Amino acid sequence: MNLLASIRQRFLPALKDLVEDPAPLLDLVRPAQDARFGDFQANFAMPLAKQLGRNPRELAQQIVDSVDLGDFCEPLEVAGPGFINVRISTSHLETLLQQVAGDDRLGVVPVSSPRHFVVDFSSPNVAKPMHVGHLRSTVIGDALCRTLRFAGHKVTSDNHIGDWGTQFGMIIYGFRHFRDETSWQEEPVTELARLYRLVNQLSEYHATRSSLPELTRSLDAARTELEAATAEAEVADDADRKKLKKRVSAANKEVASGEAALHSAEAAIAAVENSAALSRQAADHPQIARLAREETARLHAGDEENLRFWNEFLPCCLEALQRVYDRLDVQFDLTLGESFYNPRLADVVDSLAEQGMAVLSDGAMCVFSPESNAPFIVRKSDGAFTYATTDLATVQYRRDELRADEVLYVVDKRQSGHFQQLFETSVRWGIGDLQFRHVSFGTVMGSNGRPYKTRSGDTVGLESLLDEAVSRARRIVDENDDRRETASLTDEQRARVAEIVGLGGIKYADLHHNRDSDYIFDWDKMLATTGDTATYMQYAYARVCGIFRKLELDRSDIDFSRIPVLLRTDEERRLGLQLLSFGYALDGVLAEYRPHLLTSWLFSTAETFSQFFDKCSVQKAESEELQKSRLVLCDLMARAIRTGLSLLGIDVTETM
RNA sequence: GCGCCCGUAGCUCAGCUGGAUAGAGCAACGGACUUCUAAUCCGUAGGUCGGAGGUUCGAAUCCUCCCGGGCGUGCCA
Repeated sequence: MNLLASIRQRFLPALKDLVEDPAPLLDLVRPAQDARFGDFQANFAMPLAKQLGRNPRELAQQIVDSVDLGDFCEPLEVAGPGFINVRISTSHLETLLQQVAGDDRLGVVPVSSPRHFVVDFSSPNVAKPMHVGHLRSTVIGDALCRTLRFAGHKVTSDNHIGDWGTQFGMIIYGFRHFRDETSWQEEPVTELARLYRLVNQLSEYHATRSSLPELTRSLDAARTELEAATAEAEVADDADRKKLKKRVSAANKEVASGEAALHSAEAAIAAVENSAALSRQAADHPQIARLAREETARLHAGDEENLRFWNEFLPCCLEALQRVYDRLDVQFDLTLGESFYNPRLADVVDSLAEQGMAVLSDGAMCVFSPESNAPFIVRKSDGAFTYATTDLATVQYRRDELRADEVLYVVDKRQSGHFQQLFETSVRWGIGDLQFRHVSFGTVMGSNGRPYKTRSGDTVGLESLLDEAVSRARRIVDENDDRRETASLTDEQRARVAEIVGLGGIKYADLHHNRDSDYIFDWDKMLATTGDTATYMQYAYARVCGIFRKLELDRSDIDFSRIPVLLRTDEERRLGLQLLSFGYALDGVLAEYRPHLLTSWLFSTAETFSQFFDKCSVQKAESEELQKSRLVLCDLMARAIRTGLSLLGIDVTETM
């Protein structure tokens, strides 16, 4: 049992006498927010006093008098309006540290009732190269899988790839008409990506051209409205002014977005028309969008040739994805894409129709929710199924075949509406006890506050992103090592460190934000040699390894559990206390699936260690006992960082 | 129109079901390397928590309104 849990346990009897359900009150026992308040603080006396109509300080004192914590705490103190401050006795901390010494789990015990989680993450469209947008889902999803497993749950990671959608029709169309045979033989994935982009560009070109008049018209309308609203606002009296001000600002926005839309449309058209080759292709394929959709439809209908193409394309696409996952060290237990569920979709719609949940509306089969008026479309008017249908089939499969208790969807927060409909429909459909959770996250932004793009406006490919992270890290590794009196790393070691630091930096930058917020992608920040970055933890790890190297000790040869721990200085005590809090950092992560609580624990741990490193020499410890004790702390610290980072999918290195 | 989200230090962000004097990192300024890796540590400075009300012993946190921004919203996924 961890320290916090045992303190709560001791408060339980006193609270039980006062209220029926002491659990919410016990949650108010927390690590102290300030060292002056001790190590832990109990905040329950105030709300409880209100509930009982009593004086909070007196109540706190009464509880303090009846609680038995003497064997491991200093005397409890009542402070302020009724806070109870708890300071663990140093000798108890020493005992606890000795108990967890040498333990990779730092005393964290697996959950008593494991659940089976299916974690749905990454989920790229296989026909397109992965881009920066897939990074968050992949990194957060992987971190959650690792953390859930560590906690003792059963986890099935599932990559729900898009391998059956519209984009395959586009590739098939491109393959038929625009294939470059040499490049297809030599670089199939690159060629498929090129075909996808080409067909997409030509389709967009035609669509944009035909939408141009409408864009111009609505921009004109917006400008007219802006003029009208502005004119009216000038002569309005106070009562109307506010309303009109709103109208003006809305009209302003409308004009701005109209102008932006027009400009980007013109740019898209120019991009094609400025190229002789593209213009010719566009002219030769005026119906390209429709024809590409028909290729998709033929594929779904079982057309032999299209299926053959699909079977030919898919392995190369998957191979390309696998390269990225291998490099990121992300593993999936299952990769069940849309195509896997295809045979089940018709039954899903039938079942919904039988239950009277799905009805025909404007030719489409829709599930209407009693609460919202937005339909959940499970079959389009052209007969094709949608991702709503696939997701419902997936829910059914995960319950019936995988026997999941809970499904986590690590998906962009912009899809929250879809998931709300999915979960609600599933419940009404009769999915039973299966729990759902949309683990949503914000958009990756560029420094301009817009979604992260290359200078030319393309999405950024994930592989080139990883390459850049590593090459930037390499420059930093070189600089640091060259600055030393004698460089300590070989060329090979530098390359390895750069890989670990570069990929760690990119992952950590993502994970250390609260996942809900959008975050600004910034190379300099994520690879900074100072501050709250993966590098800081990795460096702390390398330094602790350096201590053992210096003393010519092999950590694996030492039985740390037999060495008495002595916490003589503030730095040692703080480090010890910090190391004992790993468990509640993990509880925090899993309470709402927020990995940033683990990054912040790791940062505190590394920081506390750095202070210890600064003040408490191991090599020059005052006595042999003290040196051994410090080695225990060092070993625990190394395990803490290595284990904690590993739960985030981040590696460490012994030298850097 | 309807729905969801956001606004905290110059910048990037934490702040858990309301708790003590609102915290980090970066940037700025000043210190610390004959000493286990200075990719470090110590210190200083920096805030009307978008605004106004309300709920109460106590509000960045809960409620209402206002201002500003984002996203989603019937046949893309």
